[in-house]
Amino acid sequence: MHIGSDQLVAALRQAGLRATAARRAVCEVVAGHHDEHLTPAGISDLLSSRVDQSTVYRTLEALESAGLLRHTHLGHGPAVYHLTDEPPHQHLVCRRCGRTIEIAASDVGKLFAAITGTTGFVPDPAHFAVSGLCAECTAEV
Amino acid sequence: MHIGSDQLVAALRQAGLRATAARRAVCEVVAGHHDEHLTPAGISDLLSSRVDQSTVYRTLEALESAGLLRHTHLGHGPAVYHLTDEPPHQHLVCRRCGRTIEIAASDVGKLFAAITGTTGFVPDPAHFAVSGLCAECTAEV
DNA sequence: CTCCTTGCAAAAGTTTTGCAGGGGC
DNA sequence: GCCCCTGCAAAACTTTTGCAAGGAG
Repeated sequence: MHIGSDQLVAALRQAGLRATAARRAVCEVVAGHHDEHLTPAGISDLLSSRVDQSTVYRTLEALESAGLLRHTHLGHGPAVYHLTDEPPHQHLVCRRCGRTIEIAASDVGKLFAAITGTTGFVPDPAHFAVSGLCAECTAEV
Repeated sequence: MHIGSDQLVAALRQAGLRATAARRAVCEVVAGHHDEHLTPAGISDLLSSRVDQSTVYRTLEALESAGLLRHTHLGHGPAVYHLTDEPPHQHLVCRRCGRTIEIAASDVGKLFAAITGTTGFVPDPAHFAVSGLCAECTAEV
């Protein structure tokens, strides 16, 4: 089973943050939608209690700096958040149909290790997606 | 020498687009700053004649769909444009200092070819940058 | 009781759109 | 002369910020 919202709240406390109603509610939503990529607006919609948008943003920021969440840019739209207990993965987004494919970070690890060897740059595979054309759209063009 | 603005204007015509003053001016700016990553706002600033921002955006869109320009997302800020006669490259952006490093697309080609082999997904290295930590910032942390 | 958090409102930053007039071909 | 293109204005969309009131510890 995945990490639960109670563990998230505990981690919040451990990070020196207060366990407020808003933060608890956000923790519940992200823990309850573990496998999805949620936008701040999407999280707002899923909240049972109304929480101001700025609070959602600030809460996500707090949870991210506490190391519980991270965000990824899949494209031109809003960023998406997911729990850090998911295995690291690289997102592939089709520029035509918008479909998102995830591949394990290990599948790109060697390539990125080579980049680090050459340039000293240490890539973070999760932060930005890779744009391209998925198999279906490639076939259709 | 790189492609000149007159060649861009000619390509515009060939694409069935009208060679207006605004488009000519944008062509001149991008041709004259060939090695830079220009944002729409940056292009506006460099224009000798005043052109409305919406026209700049529409012009960039037109030039892009004509295949003369392409845009890249380096991070959270505005997109950057450059001419398509530049060799394809992958941008590496440091999340700490913002420095941008370019590496030849061929350096990531093998990795991406492997992705295509496994998933059928054809990556477009240029569209999104890869986030990470540059050598200097890695050393400082 | 302290001060971290919240809601509200407004703004910032980037990009898009509707519309009527003007200019390219 | 046709209709593509432009400027203007406004809005859409995502995210950030200032401020005073409220709640956690």
